[in-house]
Amino acid sequence: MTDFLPPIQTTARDDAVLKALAGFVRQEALGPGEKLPTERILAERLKVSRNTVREALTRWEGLGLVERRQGSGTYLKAAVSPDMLHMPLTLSGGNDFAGLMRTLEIRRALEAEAAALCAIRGGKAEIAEIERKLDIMEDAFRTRAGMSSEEDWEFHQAVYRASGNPLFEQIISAMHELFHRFWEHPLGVRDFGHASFPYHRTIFDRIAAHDPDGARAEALKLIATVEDDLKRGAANLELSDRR
Amino acid sequence: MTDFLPPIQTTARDDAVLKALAGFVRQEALGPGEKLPTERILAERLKVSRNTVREALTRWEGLGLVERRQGSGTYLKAAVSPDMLHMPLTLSGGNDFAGLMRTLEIRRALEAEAAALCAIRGGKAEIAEIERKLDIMEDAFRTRAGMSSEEDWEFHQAVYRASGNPLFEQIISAMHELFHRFWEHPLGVRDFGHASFPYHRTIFDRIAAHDPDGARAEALKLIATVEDDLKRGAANLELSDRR
DNA sequence: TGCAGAAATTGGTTGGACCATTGAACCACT
DNA sequence: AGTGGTTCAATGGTCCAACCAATTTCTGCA
Repeated sequence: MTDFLPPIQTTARDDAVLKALAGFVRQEALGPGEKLPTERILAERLKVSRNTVREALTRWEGLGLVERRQGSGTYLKAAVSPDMLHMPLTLSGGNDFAGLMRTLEIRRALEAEAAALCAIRGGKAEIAEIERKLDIMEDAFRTRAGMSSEEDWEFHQAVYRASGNPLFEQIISAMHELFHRFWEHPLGVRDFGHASFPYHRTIFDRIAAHDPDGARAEALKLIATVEDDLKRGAANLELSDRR
Repeated sequence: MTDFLPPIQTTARDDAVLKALAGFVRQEALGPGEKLPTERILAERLKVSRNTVREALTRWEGLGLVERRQGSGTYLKAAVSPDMLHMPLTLSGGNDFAGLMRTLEIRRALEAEAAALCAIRGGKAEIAEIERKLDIMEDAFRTRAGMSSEEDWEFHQAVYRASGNPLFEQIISAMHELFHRFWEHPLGVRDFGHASFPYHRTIFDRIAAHDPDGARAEALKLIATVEDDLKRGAANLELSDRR
């Protein structure tokens, strides 16, 4: 039988709006951070109601593609192309300690693989960039006598980028946001991340030596120290926590 | 200096609507497939405009939490709890060969880690369940003289479940959907997955022996064979493909 | 009883209005 | 020159009331 008779579209205005807008972004070669037309202009140009435009933009906002600032405008937050795949993950129960440990297990998996890929595919330029971030991080560590989560994060991002697979950065960045939202402040550990410090250089060494298995192993060790720190912090918290 | 002054929130109506709705779903113990109140009723009860309700529902729809059917109603599509974490991923250019290989690299990372965790934490019952799926799969393989993606997938899901971390199943399931949407039919490889067959049992053996590193290694081998198959299929396709 | 058509229900769209925030231009004062 | 306050237009956020389109339910006839 004719297996493929696509259902006719009598109403899918907002979807059409998104398609048109994706085309527009492509046409104008808009990149992240740039401002796109106001809702009123879009509504007028596309011959749809402003509400419909808003529904479409709400979708994109929910997908993290776009950011709306009242009184200012709507801005592109990520590259957008007509052939995107959306993979909305909703993770239930992530705001307690167990949830954090679960996300960390995901991160361990991705971190190890990214480091390994990096050792395989990393070119001279990428490796140099990683080393630069590493130097900055070690410098900050020495001057401030403590882990700096900002520089630390920069280092890891450089590794993800050098892996040649943008998905690593996308997924871990999303998790990183969640991580911070719940755990940046309440955690009572003072020297958080202190133990993980030396492994950054060992990871880099294995990557620079193009030794994927070694890089994978070192990355696993690094995450293990973070898990330990976290467990210690949770234990500290137990002593004073109510409820 | 005061390093942390979080921006205050003056307006967040639609977000408040979602929170209220999540609470309602919890209160009424609504599960997937059940119908939730009409937009008009929600607007009236929550004392907000129907437009605001619609924006909120549009968000949930985009996240795949809810399905709207015109003339019928709005239905829950997945379990929803007030403490969910949303992690929308948009993979640009995922419908070509390179995109598929990228998702496979993510899967390799998660598959290996899940197998390792499974070897550490898997109890008797979980391991028995995995073995059951493995037997079913091997049986299907013998009778049909070829890989059955359905039974294969069941086996892997059992491993993810036994890992003790639901995130593995959630993430890989989402990717699995994408995988199928684009590659189920067009791929011309006949014996797809044939080479990966023996590794299913070796993975299981390492898990049953509670050998995390061994399980990780076997899982890596399995994905490697899939990658090879895929590359071969892509090469075949090249011969007849235009554009 | 069975079923076709009417009526009610529900999400989708429209247009118009007003509010809250932002940012730029302008101005007064130091 | 620069600091701070005011005004004002632009922009996203919310609201309302009505109508459209798809679906479900009801009703009355055969």
